[in-house]
Amino acid sequence: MDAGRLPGTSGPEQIVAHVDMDCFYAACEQRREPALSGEPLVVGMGYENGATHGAVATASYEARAYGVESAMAISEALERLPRKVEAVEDPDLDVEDAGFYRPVDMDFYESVAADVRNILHTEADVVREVSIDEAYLDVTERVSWETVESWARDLKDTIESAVGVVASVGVAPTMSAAKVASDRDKPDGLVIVEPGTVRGFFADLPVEDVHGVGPVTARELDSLDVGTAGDLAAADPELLAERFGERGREIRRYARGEDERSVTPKGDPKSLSRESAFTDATTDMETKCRQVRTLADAVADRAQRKGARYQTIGIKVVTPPFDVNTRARSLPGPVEEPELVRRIALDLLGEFADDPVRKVGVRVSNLDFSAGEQANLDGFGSDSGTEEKSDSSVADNSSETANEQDGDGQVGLGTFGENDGGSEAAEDTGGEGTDASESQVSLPPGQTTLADF
DNA sequence: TCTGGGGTCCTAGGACCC
DNA sequence: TCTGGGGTCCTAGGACCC
Repeated sequence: MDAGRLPGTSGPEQIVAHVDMDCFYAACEQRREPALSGEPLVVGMGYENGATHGAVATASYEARAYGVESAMAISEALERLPRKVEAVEDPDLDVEDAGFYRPVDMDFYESVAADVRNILHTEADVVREVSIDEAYLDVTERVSWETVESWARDLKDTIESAVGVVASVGVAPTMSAAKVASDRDKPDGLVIVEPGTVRGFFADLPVEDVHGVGPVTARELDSLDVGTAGDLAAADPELLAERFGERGREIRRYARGEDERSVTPKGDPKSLSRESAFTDATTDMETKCRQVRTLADAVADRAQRKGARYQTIGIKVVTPPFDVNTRARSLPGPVEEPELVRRIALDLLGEFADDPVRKVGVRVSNLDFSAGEQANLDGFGSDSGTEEKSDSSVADNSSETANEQDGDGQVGLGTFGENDGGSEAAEDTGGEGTDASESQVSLPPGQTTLADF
Protein backbone atom coordinates (compact mmCIF):
# COMPACT_ATOMS: atom_id res chain seq x y z
CA MET A 1 0.00 0.00 0.00
CA ASP A 2 2.36 2.62 1.21
CA ALA A 3 5.51 2.72 -0.80
CA GLY A 4 7.48 3.05 2.38
CA ARG A 5 11.20 2.66 2.61
CA LEU A 6 12.49 -0.82 2.98
CA PRO A 7 13.40 -1.65 6.53
CA GLY A 8 17.08 -1.15 7.04
CA THR A 9 17.54 1.40 4.32
CA SER A 10 17.94 4.64 6.15
CA GLY A 11 17.04 7.21 3.57
CA PRO A 12 17.19 10.89 4.32
CA GLU A 13 15.02 11.83 7.27
CA GLN A 14 11.53 12.81 6.33
CA ILE A 15 9.97 15.89 7.77
CA VAL A 16 6.31 15.05 8.29
CA ALA A 17 3.68 17.48 9.50
CA HIS A 18 0.32 16.34 10.76
CA VAL A 19 -2.39 18.97 10.58
CA ASP A 20 -5.46 18.43 12.70
CA MET A 21 -8.29 20.93 12.88
CA ASP A 22 -9.51 21.70 16.40
CA CYS A 23 -13.09 20.47 16.99
CA PHE A 24 -13.68 21.02 13.34
CA TYR A 25 -17.46 20.76 13.06
CA ALA A 26 -17.94 23.07 16.00
CA ALA A 27 -15.40 25.49 14.56
CA CYS A 28 -17.29 25.54 11.26
CA GLU A 29 -20.55 26.29 13.06
CA GLN A 30 -18.87 29.08 14.98
CA ARG A 31 -17.45 30.57 11.84
CA ARG A 32 -20.90 30.61 10.27
CA GLU A 33 -22.59 31.84 13.42
CA PRO A 34 -20.06 33.98 15.30
CA ALA A 35 -22.35 34.36 18.32
CA LEU A 36 -21.52 30.73 19.11
CA SER A 37 -17.82 31.49 19.53
CA GLY A 38 -16.61 30.88 23.06
CA GLU A 39 -19.87 29.14 23.96
CA PRO A 40 -20.42 25.48 24.91
CA LEU A 41 -21.44 24.00 21.57
CA VAL A 42 -22.41 20.46 20.67
CA VAL A 43 -22.71 19.23 17.08
CA GLY A 44 -24.82 16.08 16.88
CA MET A 45 -25.05 13.34 14.26
CA GLY A 46 -28.48 11.90 13.74
CA TYR A 47 -29.64 14.87 15.76
CA GLU A 48 -32.41 17.28 14.87
CA ASN A 49 -33.04 20.61 16.46
CA GLY A 50 -34.97 20.18 19.68
CA ALA A 51 -34.67 16.39 19.65
CA THR A 52 -32.88 14.08 22.07
CA HIS A 53 -31.67 11.32 19.77
CA GLY A 54 -28.35 11.13 17.99
CA ALA A 55 -24.75 11.19 19.15
CA VAL A 56 -22.15 13.84 19.72
CA ALA A 57 -19.96 14.36 16.67
CA THR A 58 -17.96 17.24 18.09
CA ALA A 59 -18.13 19.30 21.25
CA SER A 60 -16.41 22.64 21.69
CA TYR A 61 -13.85 22.85 24.49
CA GLU A 62 -16.33 24.87 26.51
CA ALA A 63 -18.83 22.01 26.20
CA ARG A 64 -16.18 19.42 27.05
CA ALA A 65 -15.70 21.19 30.36
CA TYR A 66 -19.17 19.89 31.23
CA GLY A 67 -18.18 16.33 30.50
CA VAL A 68 -19.63 16.19 27.01
CA GLU A 69 -17.55 13.87 24.87
CA SER A 70 -17.38 12.72 21.31
CA ALA A 71 -19.62 9.71 20.51
CA MET A 72 -21.71 10.29 23.63
CA ALA A 73 -25.47 9.94 23.23
CA ILE A 74 -27.15 13.33 22.86
CA SER A 75 -29.53 12.37 25.64
CA GLU A 76 -26.62 12.01 28.00
CA ALA A 77 -24.96 15.19 26.77
CA LEU A 78 -28.18 17.03 27.52
CA GLU A 79 -28.07 15.81 31.09
CA ARG A 80 -24.63 17.29 31.54
CA LEU A 81 -25.22 20.35 29.48
CA PRO A 82 -28.84 21.44 28.99
CA ARG A 83 -29.90 23.43 25.98
CA LYS A 84 -29.72 27.18 26.43
CA VAL A 85 -33.27 27.72 25.18
CA GLU A 86 -34.65 25.34 27.78
CA ALA A 87 -32.50 26.70 30.57
CA VAL A 88 -33.93 30.14 29.97
CA GLU A 89 -37.44 28.89 30.62
CA ASP A 90 -36.68 26.41 33.37
CA PRO A 91 -36.14 28.08 36.76
CA ASP A 92 -34.35 24.96 38.00
CA LEU A 93 -31.63 25.38 35.39
CA ASP A 94 -28.85 27.90 35.32
CA VAL A 95 -28.52 29.66 31.99
CA GLU A 96 -24.82 29.99 32.63
CA ASP A 97 -24.49 26.20 32.67
CA ALA A 98 -26.25 25.57 29.38
CA GLY A 99 -25.13 25.31 25.81
CA PHE A 100 -26.03 25.24 22.14
CA TYR A 101 -26.82 22.19 20.02
CA ARG A 102 -26.61 22.00 16.25
CA PRO A 103 -27.18 19.14 13.77
CA VAL A 104 -24.29 18.09 11.53
CA ASP A 105 -24.19 19.94 8.22
CA MET A 106 -21.71 17.90 6.23
CA ASP A 107 -21.98 19.85 3.00
CA PHE A 108 -20.97 23.02 4.76
CA TYR A 109 -18.04 21.39 6.56
CA GLU A 110 -16.90 19.91 3.27
CA SER A 111 -16.76 23.35 1.73
CA VAL A 112 -14.70 24.68 4.62
CA ALA A 113 -12.42 21.65 4.44
CA ALA A 114 -11.87 22.28 0.75
CA ASP A 115 -10.55 25.75 1.56
CA VAL A 116 -8.14 24.29 4.09
CA ARG A 117 -7.03 21.62 1.64
CA ASN A 118 -6.16 24.24 -0.94
CA ILE A 119 -3.81 25.86 1.53
CA LEU A 120 -2.22 22.55 2.49
CA HIS A 121 -1.51 21.71 -1.14
CA THR A 122 0.11 25.09 -1.58
CA GLU A 123 2.29 24.62 1.47
CA ALA A 124 3.50 21.05 0.90
CA ASP A 125 4.64 18.80 -1.92
CA VAL A 126 2.77 15.70 -0.81
CA VAL A 127 -0.49 15.74 1.11
CA ARG A 128 -2.35 12.72 2.42
CA GLU A 129 -5.84 13.56 3.52
CA VAL A 130 -6.92 11.18 6.23
CA SER A 131 -10.33 12.59 6.96
CA ILE A 132 -12.27 15.79 6.56
CA ASP A 133 -10.24 17.54 9.27
CA GLU A 134 -6.88 15.83 9.22
CA ALA A 135 -3.91 15.46 6.85
CA TYR A 136 -0.27 14.46 6.69
CA LEU A 137 2.14 16.67 4.80
CA ASP A 138 5.61 15.77 3.55
CA VAL A 139 7.66 18.96 3.71
CA THR A 140 11.11 17.39 3.51
CA GLU A 141 11.96 19.34 0.38
CA ARG A 142 10.50 22.60 1.65
CA VAL A 143 12.01 23.17 5.05
CA SER A 144 14.78 22.05 7.40
CA TRP A 145 14.55 21.15 11.07
CA GLU A 146 15.83 24.66 11.76
CA THR A 147 13.10 26.37 9.77
CA VAL A 148 10.15 24.03 10.23
CA GLU A 149 8.79 25.77 13.29
CA SER A 150 8.33 29.11 11.57
CA TRP A 151 6.91 27.33 8.54
CA ALA A 152 4.34 25.62 10.76
CA ARG A 153 3.43 28.90 12.43
CA ASP A 154 2.87 30.51 9.10
CA LEU A 155 0.68 27.60 8.03
CA LYS A 156 -1.45 27.88 11.14
CA ASP A 157 -1.78 31.64 10.71
CA THR A 158 -2.73 31.28 7.07
CA ILE A 159 -5.44 28.74 7.82
CA GLU A 160 -6.88 30.80 10.61
CA SER A 161 -6.90 34.10 8.76
CA ALA A 162 -8.02 32.74 5.41
CA VAL A 163 -10.54 30.12 6.52
CA GLY A 164 -11.41 31.11 10.06
CA VAL A 165 -10.75 27.80 11.79
CA VAL A 166 -7.85 26.78 14.02
CA ALA A 167 -5.42 23.95 13.31
CA SER A 168 -3.02 22.09 15.57
CA VAL A 169 0.19 20.93 13.95
CA GLY A 170 2.67 18.23 14.88
CA VAL A 171 6.00 17.81 13.13
CA ALA A 172 8.20 14.72 13.38
CA PRO A 173 10.40 12.42 11.31
CA THR A 174 7.62 9.82 11.15
CA MET A 175 3.89 9.86 10.49
CA SER A 176 2.95 8.14 13.74
CA ALA A 177 4.98 10.58 15.83
CA ALA A 178 3.68 13.61 13.93
CA LYS A 179 0.15 12.44 14.61
CA VAL A 180 0.70 12.18 18.33
CA ALA A 181 2.54 15.50 18.33
CA SER A 182 -0.38 17.39 16.79
CA ASP A 183 -2.56 16.14 19.61
CA ARG A 184 -0.13 17.00 22.41
CA ASP A 185 -0.88 20.64 22.78
CA LYS A 186 -4.43 21.04 21.49
CA PRO A 187 -6.12 23.38 20.86
CA ASP A 188 -4.02 25.70 18.74
CA GLY A 189 -1.04 23.43 19.32
CA LEU A 190 2.35 23.28 17.69
CA VAL A 191 4.73 20.51 18.74
CA ILE A 192 7.99 19.62 17.02
CA VAL A 193 9.62 16.26 17.66
CA GLU A 194 13.15 16.31 16.34
CA PRO A 195 14.94 13.29 14.92
CA GLY A 196 16.49 11.15 17.62
CA THR A 197 13.96 12.21 20.24
CA VAL A 198 10.98 10.21 19.04
CA ARG A 199 11.28 7.28 21.39
CA GLY A 200 11.75 9.58 24.36
CA PHE A 201 8.73 11.55 23.24
CA PHE A 202 6.58 8.42 23.30
CA ALA A 203 8.00 6.89 26.47
CA ASP A 204 5.59 8.20 29.10
CA LEU A 205 2.46 8.30 26.97
CA PRO A 206 -0.35 5.83 27.64
CA VAL A 207 -0.46 2.98 25.11
CA GLU A 208 -3.78 4.24 23.81
CA ASP A 209 -1.95 7.15 22.28
CA VAL A 210 -0.10 4.83 19.92
CA HIS A 211 -1.78 4.66 16.55
CA GLY A 212 -3.51 1.30 16.22
CA VAL A 213 -4.07 0.75 19.92
CA GLY A 214 -7.74 0.98 20.78
CA PRO A 215 -9.69 0.09 23.91
CA VAL A 216 -9.58 -3.67 23.31
CA THR A 217 -5.86 -3.84 22.67
CA ALA A 218 -5.13 -1.43 25.52
CA ARG A 219 -7.00 -3.64 27.95
CA GLU A 220 -5.15 -6.71 26.82
CA LEU A 221 -1.82 -4.89 26.95
CA ASP A 222 -2.63 -3.79 30.44
CA SER A 223 -3.05 -7.40 31.48
CA LEU A 224 0.50 -7.91 30.23
CA ASP A 225 1.68 -5.02 32.40
CA VAL A 226 2.18 -2.86 29.36
CA GLY A 227 0.68 0.49 30.31
CA THR A 228 2.82 3.09 28.59
CA ALA A 229 4.20 3.45 25.13
CA GLY A 230 7.60 3.01 26.74
CA ASP A 231 6.53 -0.38 28.09
CA LEU A 232 5.25 -1.28 24.65
CA ALA A 233 8.51 -0.24 23.04
CA ALA A 234 10.39 -2.54 25.42
CA ALA A 235 8.01 -5.50 25.16
CA ASP A 236 8.95 -8.81 23.60
CA PRO A 237 7.99 -8.62 19.92
CA GLU A 238 7.33 -12.37 19.70
CA LEU A 239 4.89 -12.22 22.56
CA LEU A 240 3.09 -9.30 20.95
CA ALA A 241 2.94 -11.11 17.62
CA GLU A 242 1.48 -14.13 19.37
CA ARG A 243 -1.26 -12.09 21.01
CA PHE A 244 -2.08 -9.56 18.32
CA GLY A 245 -0.69 -10.92 15.09
CA GLU A 246 1.20 -8.65 12.76
CA ARG A 247 -0.45 -5.64 14.35
CA GLY A 248 1.39 -6.46 17.57
CA ARG A 249 4.76 -5.90 15.93
CA GLU A 250 3.50 -2.79 14.25
CA ILE A 251 2.31 -0.98 17.35
CA ARG A 252 5.58 -1.89 19.03
CA ARG A 253 7.52 -0.35 16.16
CA TYR A 254 5.41 2.80 16.36
CA ALA A 255 6.08 3.06 20.08
CA ARG A 256 9.79 2.83 19.33
CA GLY A 257 9.56 5.61 16.81
CA GLU A 258 10.13 3.14 13.99
CA ASP A 259 7.72 3.95 11.21
CA GLU A 260 8.87 3.32 7.67
CA ARG A 261 5.79 4.73 6.00
CA SER A 262 6.19 7.71 3.78
CA VAL A 263 3.48 10.23 3.06
CA THR A 264 1.56 9.27 -0.05
CA PRO A 265 -1.64 10.67 -1.51
CA LYS A 266 -4.78 8.87 -0.54
CA GLY A 267 -5.94 7.24 -3.74
CA ASP A 268 -9.35 5.80 -4.56
CA PRO A 269 -11.68 4.53 -1.85
CA LYS A 270 -11.99 0.78 -1.32
CA SER A 271 -15.66 0.81 -0.45
CA LEU A 272 -18.61 3.15 -0.23
CA SER A 273 -21.42 2.82 2.25
CA ARG A 274 -24.39 4.46 3.81
CA GLU A 275 -26.08 3.48 7.01
CA SER A 276 -28.68 4.83 9.34
CA ALA A 277 -30.22 3.93 12.65
CA PHE A 278 -33.85 3.59 13.60
CA THR A 279 -35.00 5.62 16.55
CA ASP A 280 -36.14 2.34 18.08
CA ALA A 281 -35.32 -1.19 17.04
CA THR A 282 -37.92 -2.39 14.56
CA THR A 283 -39.18 -5.80 13.50
CA ASP A 284 -41.33 -4.40 10.73
CA MET A 285 -39.98 -5.70 7.43
CA GLU A 286 -41.53 -2.93 5.44
CA THR A 287 -39.73 -0.32 7.50
CA LYS A 288 -36.46 -2.16 7.09
CA CYS A 289 -36.95 -2.55 3.35
CA ARG A 290 -37.80 1.07 2.87
CA GLN A 291 -34.66 2.15 4.67
CA VAL A 292 -32.47 -0.30 2.79
CA ARG A 293 -33.88 0.88 -0.53
CA THR A 294 -33.15 4.49 0.34
CA LEU A 295 -29.63 3.65 1.41
CA ALA A 296 -29.02 1.49 -1.65
CA ASP A 297 -30.04 4.35 -3.91
CA ALA A 298 -27.82 6.77 -2.04
CA VAL A 299 -24.82 4.45 -2.25
CA ALA A 300 -25.36 3.77 -5.94
CA ASP A 301 -25.66 7.48 -6.53
CA ARG A 302 -22.43 8.17 -4.75
CA ALA A 303 -20.64 5.44 -6.63
CA GLN A 304 -21.84 6.92 -9.87
CA ARG A 305 -20.69 10.41 -8.97
CA LYS A 306 -17.28 9.05 -8.06
CA GLY A 307 -17.05 7.01 -11.23
CA ALA A 308 -16.85 3.73 -9.37
CA ARG A 309 -18.21 0.42 -10.52
CA TYR A 310 -18.66 -2.26 -7.88
CA GLN A 311 -18.36 -5.99 -7.81
CA THR A 312 -19.59 -6.68 -4.31
CA ILE A 313 -22.79 -5.49 -2.72
CA GLY A 314 -23.42 -5.95 0.96
CA ILE A 315 -25.55 -4.97 3.89
CA LYS A 316 -24.98 -4.43 7.56
CA VAL A 317 -27.68 -5.21 10.08
CA VAL A 318 -27.31 -4.24 13.71
CA THR A 319 -29.51 -6.18 16.11
CA PRO A 320 -29.90 -5.52 19.83
CA PRO A 321 -28.02 -5.18 21.99
CA PHE A 322 -25.39 -4.21 19.47
CA ASP A 323 -24.61 -7.19 17.30
CA VAL A 324 -23.19 -6.28 13.95
CA ASN A 325 -24.08 -8.66 11.13
CA THR A 326 -22.77 -8.31 7.62
CA ARG A 327 -23.77 -10.13 4.47
CA ALA A 328 -22.34 -9.63 1.03
CA ARG A 329 -22.58 -11.05 -2.42
CA SER A 330 -20.07 -10.71 -5.21
CA LEU A 331 -20.79 -10.46 -8.89
CA PRO A 332 -18.74 -11.98 -11.67
CA GLY A 333 -17.46 -8.53 -12.57
CA PRO A 334 -17.83 -4.84 -11.77
CA VAL A 335 -21.09 -3.16 -12.65
CA GLU A 336 -22.78 0.17 -12.29
CA GLU A 337 -26.38 -0.75 -11.75
CA PRO A 338 -28.41 0.96 -9.03
CA GLU A 339 -31.28 -1.44 -9.46
CA LEU A 340 -28.99 -4.32 -8.68
CA VAL A 341 -27.74 -2.67 -5.51
CA ARG A 342 -31.31 -2.38 -4.37
CA ARG A 343 -32.26 -5.89 -5.27
CA ILE A 344 -29.28 -7.63 -3.75
CA ALA A 345 -29.44 -5.52 -0.62
CA LEU A 346 -33.11 -6.35 -0.17
CA ASP A 347 -32.45 -9.98 -0.87
CA LEU A 348 -29.70 -10.15 1.74
CA LEU A 349 -31.99 -8.39 4.16
CA GLY A 350 -34.45 -11.26 3.84
CA GLU A 351 -32.39 -13.30 6.28
CA PHE A 352 -33.20 -10.75 8.98
CA ALA A 353 -36.90 -10.52 8.25
CA ASP A 354 -37.91 -11.63 11.72
CA ASP A 355 -35.15 -9.97 13.73
CA PRO A 356 -35.46 -6.72 15.61
CA VAL A 357 -33.13 -4.28 13.89
CA ARG A 358 -31.75 -1.03 15.22
CA LYS A 359 -29.62 -0.04 12.30
CA VAL A 360 -29.09 -0.99 8.66
CA GLY A 361 -26.43 -0.15 6.13
CA VAL A 362 -25.66 -0.77 2.47
CA ARG A 363 -22.19 -1.03 1.07
CA VAL A 364 -20.51 -1.51 -2.28
CA SER A 365 -16.93 -2.71 -2.46
CA ASN A 366 -14.45 -4.30 -4.80
CA LEU A 367 -14.53 -0.98 -6.60
CA ASP A 368 -13.28 -0.39 -10.09
CA PHE A 369 -12.40 3.12 -11.16
CA SER A 370 -11.04 2.30 -14.58
CA ALA A 371 -12.99 4.67 -16.78
CA GLY A 372 -13.10 1.99 -19.51
CA GLU A 373 -16.15 1.45 -21.63
CA GLN A 374 -18.65 2.39 -19.01
CA ALA A 375 -21.59 0.07 -18.76
CA ASN A 376 -24.42 1.62 -20.65
CA LEU A 377 -27.34 -0.62 -19.99
CA ASP A 378 -29.92 0.58 -22.46
CA GLY A 379 -31.93 -2.58 -22.21
CA PHE A 380 -31.71 -2.55 -18.48
CA GLY A 381 -32.64 1.09 -18.30
CA SER A 382 -35.94 0.54 -20.11
CA ASP A 383 -36.46 -2.41 -17.89
CA SER A 384 -36.09 -0.34 -14.79
CA GLY A 385 -39.33 1.45 -15.48
CA THR A 386 -41.15 -1.67 -14.49
CA GLU A 387 -38.67 -2.29 -11.74
CA GLU A 388 -40.45 0.05 -9.41
CA LYS A 389 -43.36 -2.33 -9.30
CA SER A 390 -41.35 -5.42 -8.61
CA ASP A 391 -39.43 -3.57 -5.98
CA SER A 392 -42.35 -2.28 -4.04
CA SER A 393 -43.76 -5.77 -4.06
CA VAL A 394 -40.59 -6.80 -2.32
CA ALA A 395 -41.18 -4.20 0.29
CA ASP A 396 -44.87 -4.88 0.59
CA ASN A 397 -44.47 -8.51 1.27
CA SER A 398 -41.10 -9.71 2.37
CA SER A 399 -42.10 -13.34 2.14
CA GLU A 400 -42.17 -12.95 -1.61
CA THR A 401 -38.64 -11.71 -1.99
CA ALA A 402 -37.47 -15.13 -3.00
CA ASN A 403 -39.82 -15.58 -5.95
CA GLU A 404 -39.22 -12.63 -8.11
CA GLN A 405 -38.62 -14.41 -11.36
CA ASP A 406 -42.08 -13.92 -12.70
CA GLY A 407 -43.76 -10.78 -13.90
CA ASP A 408 -41.31 -8.59 -15.76
CA GLY A 409 -38.92 -11.37 -16.57
CA GLN A 410 -36.42 -10.49 -13.92
CA VAL A 411 -33.81 -13.04 -13.19
CA GLY A 412 -33.92 -14.99 -9.98
CA LEU A 413 -32.33 -13.62 -6.91
CA GLY A 414 -30.60 -16.73 -5.75
CA THR A 415 -31.33 -18.04 -2.35
CA PHE A 416 -30.99 -16.12 0.79
CA GLY A 417 -30.33 -17.51 4.20
CA GLU A 418 -27.99 -19.98 2.58
CA ASN A 419 -24.94 -18.04 1.77
CA ASP A 420 -22.85 -20.90 0.59
CA GLY A 421 -25.45 -21.88 -1.89
CA GLY A 422 -25.72 -18.33 -3.05
CA SER A 423 -22.06 -17.90 -3.69
CA GLU A 424 -21.82 -21.16 -5.51
CA ALA A 425 -24.48 -19.99 -7.85
CA ALA A 426 -22.47 -16.87 -8.36
CA GLU A 427 -19.40 -18.75 -9.40
CA ASP A 428 -21.32 -21.04 -11.69
CA THR A 429 -22.70 -18.17 -13.67
CA GLY A 430 -19.30 -16.63 -13.95
CA GLY A 431 -18.24 -19.16 -16.51
CA GLU A 432 -20.81 -18.99 -19.24
CA GLY A 433 -23.98 -17.12 -19.83
CA THR A 434 -27.07 -18.91 -18.70
CA ASP A 435 -30.53 -19.00 -20.17
CA ALA A 436 -31.67 -16.35 -17.80
CA SER A 437 -29.18 -13.82 -19.06
CA GLU A 438 -30.23 -14.27 -22.65
CA SER A 439 -33.82 -13.49 -21.95
CA GLN A 440 -32.72 -10.36 -20.20
CA VAL A 441 -30.44 -7.74 -21.61
CA SER A 442 -27.46 -7.78 -23.86
CA LEU A 443 -24.51 -6.60 -21.90
CA PRO A 444 -21.95 -4.22 -23.29
CA PRO A 445 -18.29 -5.16 -23.16
CA GLY A 446 -16.88 -4.71 -19.73
CA GLN A 447 -20.17 -5.55 -18.13
CA THR A 448 -20.49 -9.07 -16.89
CA THR A 449 -23.56 -11.18 -16.89
CA LEU A 450 -26.22 -10.36 -14.38
CA ALA A 451 -27.71 -13.80 -14.31
CA ASP A 452 -28.77 -14.87 -10.87
CA PHE A 453 -28.36 -11.43 -9.41
C1' DT B 1 -22.53 4.63 27.41
C1' DC B 2 -28.36 1.97 25.54
C1' DT B 3 -24.24 3.46 20.79
C1' DG B 4 -24.01 7.92 14.81
C1' DG B 5 -21.88 7.43 10.32
C1' DG B 6 -18.09 6.55 7.09
C1' DG B 7 -14.11 4.30 6.32
C1' DT B 8 -9.51 0.88 6.63
C1' DC B 9 -7.05 -3.35 7.43
C1' DC B 10 -6.51 -8.09 9.23
C1' DT B 11 -7.83 -12.81 10.18
C1' DA B 12 -10.05 -17.18 9.73
C1' DG B 13 -12.44 -20.65 7.36
C1' DG B 14 -14.49 -22.70 3.23
C1' DA B 15 -14.64 -23.57 -1.75
C1' DC B 16 -12.19 -24.37 -5.57
C1' DC B 17 -8.27 -25.14 -8.72
C1' DC B 18 -4.04 -27.31 -10.03
C1' DT C 1 -8.23 -42.63 -4.22
C1' DC C 2 -8.94 -40.77 2.50
C1' DT C 3 -4.96 -38.37 0.41
C1' DG C 4 -0.64 -33.80 -0.06
C1' DG C 5 0.24 -28.95 -0.64
C1' DG C 6 -0.09 -24.26 -2.45
C1' DG C 7 -2.61 -20.43 -4.16
C1' DT C 8 -6.69 -17.58 -4.79
C1' DC C 9 -11.19 -15.88 -4.10
C1' DC C 10 -15.03 -15.12 -1.18
C1' DT C 11 -17.63 -14.21 3.17
C1' DA C 12 -17.98 -12.77 7.92
C1' DG C 13 -16.40 -10.71 11.85
C1' DG C 14 -13.38 -7.83 14.66
C1' DA C 15 -10.54 -3.93 15.82
C1' DC C 16 -9.42 0.48 14.83
C1' DC C 17 -9.57 5.41 13.08
C1' DC C 18 -11.91 10.00 12.68
